[in-house]
Amino acid sequence: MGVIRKTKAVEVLLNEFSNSTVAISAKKLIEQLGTSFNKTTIYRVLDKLEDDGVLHSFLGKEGHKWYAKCNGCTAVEHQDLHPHFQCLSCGRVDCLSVSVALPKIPNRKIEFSQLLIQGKCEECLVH
Amino acid sequence: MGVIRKTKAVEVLLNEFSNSTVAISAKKLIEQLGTSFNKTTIYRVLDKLEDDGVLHSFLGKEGHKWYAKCNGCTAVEHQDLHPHFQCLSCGRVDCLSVSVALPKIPNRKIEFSQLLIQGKCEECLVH
DNA sequence: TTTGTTAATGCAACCCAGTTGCGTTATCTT
DNA sequence: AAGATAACGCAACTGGGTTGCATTAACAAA
Repeated sequence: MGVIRKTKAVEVLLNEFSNSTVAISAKKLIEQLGTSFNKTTIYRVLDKLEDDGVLHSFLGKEGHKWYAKCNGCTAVEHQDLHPHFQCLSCGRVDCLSVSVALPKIPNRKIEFSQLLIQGKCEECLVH
Repeated sequence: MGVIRKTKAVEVLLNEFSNSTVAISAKKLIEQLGTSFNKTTIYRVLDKLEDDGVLHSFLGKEGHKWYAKCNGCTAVEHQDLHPHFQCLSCGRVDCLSVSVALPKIPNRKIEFSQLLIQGKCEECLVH
């Protein structure tokens, strides 16, 4: 697959993730851009950007899909094994650039892992 | 809340989790017990058993709800911070009785965390 | 710069895990 | 045995996400 054509939807969506490690839920993107683009289009563009290694996705605490910009991923392999932090006060989710020490598990082969940490972000701790 | 009456649905569901750390998805429970009990009942009983500290829940890779028996939890506080392992071949999910070393995150207060590890279980590695 | 190909889009209908409202049934209390 | 009410079944609903298909627009070739 992969993104082939530089369409307006691709451009606008890429712009949403322009320069931060903040994650955005598909739901929110549809709320924000739903008047300009059909939700089907948004879902499909996100899918493709993930296939291309431009974005990575994970599930928030409600099981809804979140996306964030990749760091060093390719279309062939996703390397975003970093944990994600979801603030329970403001809802903000971002990528943590730390590696997780997975526990040793005998007799099993680990292929993927996802760690979601929840709590209060710096902003919400202060106020 | 909490489970107050010992009904047949409660009895049967508790029996499903009787003596193992294997997790079962709500979906599968409905498939198995749906002829005997309404799905609404199953969802509600699971909810209450979780409130009571008898079961704990987490989300599988598709964002669907899984339940497993608690170990040392109370109605007041859930202590099941252990990771869960989901086999990508056979679908089996179980609780890992190891503690996870969370990464140090400055300026944030950690309240919850969930770690889902995916791969191949022992059974599926052999065959 | 026009033309042809086909990827991308919009729309409507759909899927399905989980929820809600409400009238009925069954458990527990007195 | 009788009354209170928790638990249940049913049907309708919710909402994130998907699918099929006809239309539109991006790109390549001429």
